Amino acid sequence: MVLPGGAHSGVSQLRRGILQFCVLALLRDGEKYAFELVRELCDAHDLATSEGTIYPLLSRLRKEGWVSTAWQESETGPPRRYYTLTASGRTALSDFAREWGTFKSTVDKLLDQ
Amino acid sequence: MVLPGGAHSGVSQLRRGILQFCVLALLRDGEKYAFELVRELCDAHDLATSEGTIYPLLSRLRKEGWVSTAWQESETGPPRRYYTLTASGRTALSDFAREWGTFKSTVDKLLDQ
DNA sequence: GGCAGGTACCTTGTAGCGCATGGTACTTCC
DNA sequence: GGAAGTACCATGCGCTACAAGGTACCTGCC
Repeated sequence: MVLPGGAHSGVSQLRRGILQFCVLALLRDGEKYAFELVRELCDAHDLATSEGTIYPLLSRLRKEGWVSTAWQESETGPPRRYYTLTASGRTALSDFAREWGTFKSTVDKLLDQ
Repeated sequence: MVLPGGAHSGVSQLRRGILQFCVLALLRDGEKYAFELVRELCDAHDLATSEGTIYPLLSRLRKEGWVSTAWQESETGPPRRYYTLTASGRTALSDFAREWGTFKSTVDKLLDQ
């Protein structure tokens, strides 16, 4: 999938450390598989992402114990690995939401004044 | 200078691509030198930074042409290299402020809902 | 049958940036 | 003259987003 913005544009750097929590947020409402997550992140403009980003990211989330996975057959293609938010993943998400809030206001204060 | 949070904590990743524009923002009101910038960023909580971060960062800003520099003698210590925001630096800063606004609202939409 | 295209998974290598660490040099104070 | 503070800088590492490429399954078309 070809994306606008280039490899290491400014926006790309912004995603660092945030993208994983956006994925966790998308998983709050139920299990999803990787391809589906890529599409949803592309729909949410400014978060357009490729598979090369998502798969390693999901692998890290699994290692952290923030998601659990289960294979399911698909009627329209190859089998899918579905990701589900765990309890500790939910905690990590709400912890990050707090951090994000304070960080955001710090940056806003600097930029806006 | 020893900082809390560790080398590669979550907050550290958040700063990526943002820190340089916070520095530009600090330079809006007049020239400053590196050590001064470190102190001001430390005062602004959540942006505590060390010299090992600032000096390469300022070097990049200079290469981009976003800041210009001039040496000035100090009466209380070694000479200081003062950094001044250029016209293109000012443009880059306001461009980023727009990007930051849309990015912020995108993330907020995902996290808050 | 065979081939193109879509779906879905994954790996490998690269690059950038923040950070830890360490080094140099000047000044002040004890 | 030694310690502490100020001020500069360089080197090496680790994390993460991305590009590029690879495998396998299914459908539809010729």
